[in-house]
Amino acid sequence: MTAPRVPSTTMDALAGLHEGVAQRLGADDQRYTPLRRALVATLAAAGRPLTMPEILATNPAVPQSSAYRNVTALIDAGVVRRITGTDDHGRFELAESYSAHHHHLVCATCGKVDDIHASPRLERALAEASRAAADTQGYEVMEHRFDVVGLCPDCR
Amino acid sequence: MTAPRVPSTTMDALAGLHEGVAQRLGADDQRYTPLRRALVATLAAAGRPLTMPEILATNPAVPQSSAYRNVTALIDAGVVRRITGTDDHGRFELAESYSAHHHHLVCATCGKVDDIHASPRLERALAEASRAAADTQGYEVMEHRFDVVGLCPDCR
DNA sequence: CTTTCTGCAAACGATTTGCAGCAGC
DNA sequence: GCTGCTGCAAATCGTTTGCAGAAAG
Repeated sequence: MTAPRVPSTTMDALAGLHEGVAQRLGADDQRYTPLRRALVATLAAAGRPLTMPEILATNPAVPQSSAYRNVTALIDAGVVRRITGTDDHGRFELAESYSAHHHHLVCATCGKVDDIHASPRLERALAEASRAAADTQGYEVMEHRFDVVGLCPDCR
Repeated sequence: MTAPRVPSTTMDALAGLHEGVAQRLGADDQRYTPLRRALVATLAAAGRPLTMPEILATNPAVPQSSAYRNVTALIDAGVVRRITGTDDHGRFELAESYSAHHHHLVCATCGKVDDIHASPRLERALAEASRAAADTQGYEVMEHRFDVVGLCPDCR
């Protein structure tokens, strides 16, 4: 038997992703159109949060308003998440249900954002600290964010 | 001798704050005008990050554009810091040189932000994790942010 | 056929800026 | 008097929305 040229894990993961997204959208009477598929694929391939200009550069034929409208639809469906870095551009990434819990490394100069993954030990400390702080001030914890701000290799 | 009615620490801290800000501005050929003084006092009194509408509500006679222009001047001087919560409103607080290192409790519904202070132990863990992540990806650490997102007492 | 999606162009809201006069050093 | 500050009104920029036709179930 011949080994496949393309890593099967990559394609399987992408197929599974699309399937899950289609299902989630369908549950909300939303269609998984080619454009939405392209947006999800773009975000999955990037592996880091993308700005709207970056998304549009990857999909040059797509009008801005359609990109915004469909990213918003994906956000409403819980597939995509919008985050804010240091600059005024919103950044978009797959929701944690479709990726994994992680944090961000943000460049103070150019605004670029990379993903980072914390150790289970740190995650436990963050969760515990979140609960303690929230309890003190009467909040109910939903999630936490840990961002490291610094200079990226290009801006150093 | 009669004890003062107003806690002296409060007034002393405010006086020291104004003095420091005046100096920092002066070093940049900037004047510490009554409006700038009012903005700094507003932020110091709030003890949590304020939106522009909140700042304007506290200083009703001040035109929006002047408030924005002067908050920007204070940011350029390193006196004020702009942060982003969950909504689209920017939020402003005194820079850490004029307050203390702290983190934020953000309401997912109304966007309100409260300050929280982490234990020295957690801070050490955050600093260490920051360095480790930054090293791996070639960044140079400048600061870190830890936000707890949840529901505030009013929105629960 | 009904509902959702698309592209376009116009609207929106937070923030910024050009300008002319006023105020501090 | 030079330089920086003010208020106003207009501009900017990311993002959202109304509309009429195309497409999917």
